[in-house]
Amino acid sequence: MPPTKGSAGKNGSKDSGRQGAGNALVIVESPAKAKTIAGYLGRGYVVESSIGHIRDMPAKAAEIPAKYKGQPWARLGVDVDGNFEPLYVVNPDKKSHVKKLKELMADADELLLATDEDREGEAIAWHLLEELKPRIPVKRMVFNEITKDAIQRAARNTRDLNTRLVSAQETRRILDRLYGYEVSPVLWKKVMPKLSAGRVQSVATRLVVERERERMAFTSAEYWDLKAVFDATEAGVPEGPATFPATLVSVDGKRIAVGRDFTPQGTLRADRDVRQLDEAAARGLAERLSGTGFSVRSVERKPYRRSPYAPFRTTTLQQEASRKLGLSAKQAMQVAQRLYENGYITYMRTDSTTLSDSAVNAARNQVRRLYGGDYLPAKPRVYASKVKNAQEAHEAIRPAGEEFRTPAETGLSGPEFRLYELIWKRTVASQMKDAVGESVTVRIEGASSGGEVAEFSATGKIITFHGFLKAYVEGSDDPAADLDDRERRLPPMSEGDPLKAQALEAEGHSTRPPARYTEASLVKELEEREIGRPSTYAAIIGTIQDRGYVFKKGTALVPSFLAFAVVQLLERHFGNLVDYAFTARLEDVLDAIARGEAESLPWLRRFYFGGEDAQGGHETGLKELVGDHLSEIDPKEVSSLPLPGTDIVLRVGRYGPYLDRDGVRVNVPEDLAPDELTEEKAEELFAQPSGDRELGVDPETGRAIVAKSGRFGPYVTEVIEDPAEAEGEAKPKSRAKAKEKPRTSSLLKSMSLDTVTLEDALRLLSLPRVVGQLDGEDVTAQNGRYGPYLKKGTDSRSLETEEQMFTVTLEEAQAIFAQPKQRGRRAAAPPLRELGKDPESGATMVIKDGRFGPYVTDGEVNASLRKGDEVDGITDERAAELLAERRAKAPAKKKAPAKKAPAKKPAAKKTTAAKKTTTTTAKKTTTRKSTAAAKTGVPRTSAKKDSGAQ
DNA sequence: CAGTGAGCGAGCTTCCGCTTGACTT
Repeated sequence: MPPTKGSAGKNGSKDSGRQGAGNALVIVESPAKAKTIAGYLGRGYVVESSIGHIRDMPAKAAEIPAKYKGQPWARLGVDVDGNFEPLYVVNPDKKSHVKKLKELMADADELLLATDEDREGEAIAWHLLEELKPRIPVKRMVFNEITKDAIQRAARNTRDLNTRLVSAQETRRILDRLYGYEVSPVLWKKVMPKLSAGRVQSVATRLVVERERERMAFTSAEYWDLKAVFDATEAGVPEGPATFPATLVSVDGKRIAVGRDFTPQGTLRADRDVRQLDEAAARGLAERLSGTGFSVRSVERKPYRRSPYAPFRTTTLQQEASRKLGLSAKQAMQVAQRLYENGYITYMRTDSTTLSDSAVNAARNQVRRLYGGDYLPAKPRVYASKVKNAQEAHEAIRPAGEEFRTPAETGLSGPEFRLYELIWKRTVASQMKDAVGESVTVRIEGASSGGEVAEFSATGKIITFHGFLKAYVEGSDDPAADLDDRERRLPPMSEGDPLKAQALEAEGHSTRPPARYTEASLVKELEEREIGRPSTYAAIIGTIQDRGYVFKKGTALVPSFLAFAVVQLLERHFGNLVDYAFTARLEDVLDAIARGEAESLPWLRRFYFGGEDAQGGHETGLKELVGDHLSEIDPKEVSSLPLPGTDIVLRVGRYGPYLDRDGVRVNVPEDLAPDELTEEKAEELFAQPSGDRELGVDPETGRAIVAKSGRFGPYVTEVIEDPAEAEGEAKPKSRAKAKEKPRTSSLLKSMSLDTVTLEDALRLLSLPRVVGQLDGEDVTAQNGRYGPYLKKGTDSRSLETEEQMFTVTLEEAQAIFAQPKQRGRRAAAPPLRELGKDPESGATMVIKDGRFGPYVTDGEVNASLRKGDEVDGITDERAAELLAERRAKAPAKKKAPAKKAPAKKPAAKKTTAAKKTTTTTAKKTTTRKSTAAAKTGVPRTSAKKDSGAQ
């Protein structure tokens, strides 16, 4: 069933398909769309979907085909040493679907690529062509409207594939890959593993960080004015309210300062000729005005007219769903997806506000029926796209069908009903008449007892014809703002009318820092800056939260300190890449490529390898920035955020943010909003007890014993009085004593932080225990990183139990040391499973459990089980396959460097100079390899420039 | 960000855009 109403082709005999016996296979992007279109095309057509893109560059190592694994650029999936040719693989989750498409094609005598008519859609069509390799005629079918007529017309009027548009898409894709996969590893090295950078997410994060910086730099200013309530009865009011509120606007002709007259630093803007009232001045004036008579000085009337809002596109839908329904961007899209799939609305990922002719008719019919002809403009309204880089592959988001169902008629409920209602109202309202009314500004004057002339102002708005506002009123992000349909009535007044002040009060205000972004307002900002696409807005919000760059506090998006560090690094070292105009410039290039006025390759080369700048100098390319220039990025510096006016530095460490003052460190709660980290707050953090549990006092030393939770788990330690603090009471004694290190010890496995006792702690702190002497050396028992062990000089042996640390005797110790060192406890563990013989080595394969999870080994080669592999389910074949892959991946990992080493001086390991040497060596090797690869001309994708005529 | 002695499988993380199920809990 097609999801649209009134569309079924009962009498559509004329459409009964194509001539000839065979079928045409039509491929669109979305399954829901395929269903609809199948209904319109009828017999002779088989309509299937690609479900979006079907292939892409490999996302991770496991997706790289074996033959490319050795390539130096395989990690990127783009042959940067050659012609920036991307390596495409079918997405793992699309393999079966591509197979299905191939099977369908086998029964077809024609292929119609009916993907969306935009950059991505054109690329999907090209990828389909490349992957399906059809031997039947191929045509490109495009349409902007999903109606029976439009679809049938589109099927008859096909065109060829636009390879220039494909090239523009590919350029975009390659750039995003290079940016993401080259810059992210810089963050892993300099800040923290698993972080990410990208053209879109990094700018989104930067926006949130910059807003927070503004908030942090903000100083509030206080200003006062007067609020009056005037009584108009003396003026002989025949109708309307008798009283109305007004605000003081000037004194003796000089305007009173309001919020917008102040700078973010809390000072008056220099160019403003205004008077700032403080509390005393305001109160004094109020007093001097009490009892005085006022009169109307002027009445200014202006016509008011408001046009309806454009129909929804993705961003505006997300904003309104957030304001009115409290949905997150993701939730809004999920609900919309369900409405779309069930045929209630048109496609929800769009940047277009255009309505099809049939939709305009449907909306107008509904206006006439529900509101009457008075509300219907003579001509349909047309909404031009406000979005600059709109690709217009879809319509606006609107009720589906050629007749709209009213919300009640849908039978929907819950969020689906409410979202549909929103979309329906907005669409209908978009075809209604303007709202018309009148706005009035009244100025009121009075003289104070001190001779000052005070002027008040009151505004009113009346709507004489509500027009579209009757159907739909847009929400506002600012809860204090007046909505469009809000009326404010004033009594009718004319110049010279006497008024009495019923109340007169001084009112204090303070300027406020710019509000944080919400999901919806950030998405709006991104759209205005042409960053991101409708299909990704909700995902962007998800990504920056998942990475820990941003967290939500209510609806506000708050940047983490981590985000500050990452943005700081990017701004200082990759300034161009986080420039807000970067995407806009990219779009210009892509448009030029699509028009055939620019070429992709030179542009990518320049981006990656750099080039000559306007002054004939060298413009640094991305490769150098992440390579040779990498050492210029000081991890400590980029992760440091000095607290202004103090010697405190906030640092972002691997384990979260902490404060550092001359080496004294204290953790900062992860969810502390950066703008709340004032000097005061920092002092509080330094002063606060760190959540330690005091167990008591060591009777021998008199020191307090505390249990703490640390980086390696719970432990106990003793508190050594800081001599500096002790100075106050005791005399400055001999300070010669070097800083004494407190004894520490991890808790045993049987203990917990909550229950550990002083006795336990003292026993732990008695470690290491001297067991006795052997061979003239002390034998000690202690707890270490790998558990309890015995130590004798430089020799050591693990103990079996923690208890043995306290009980082991010298005789037992001697026996333990007599044994050879265990070759690793792991290795001693029996294999989890035993398999057959590996066909290649002939050795028995076993599955073992290692530090990194289960792995299969033949004694020589070890290969981790992949996601999806289960220990019990592994067959001999699978195990052999894993081993073979492992062998192929790293040929002679130890031999290779060993061979190269003699060529270069085997320098000391620790110095940075030595490090550089090795890097250079490695680089030379890769360069050599890649040249060889380029020469042999490894075939990648088929010659795409030839595919698709044009 | 508490400090510590072996000998061992390291390998992966990450981008943006286009689309939905198929999984598991």
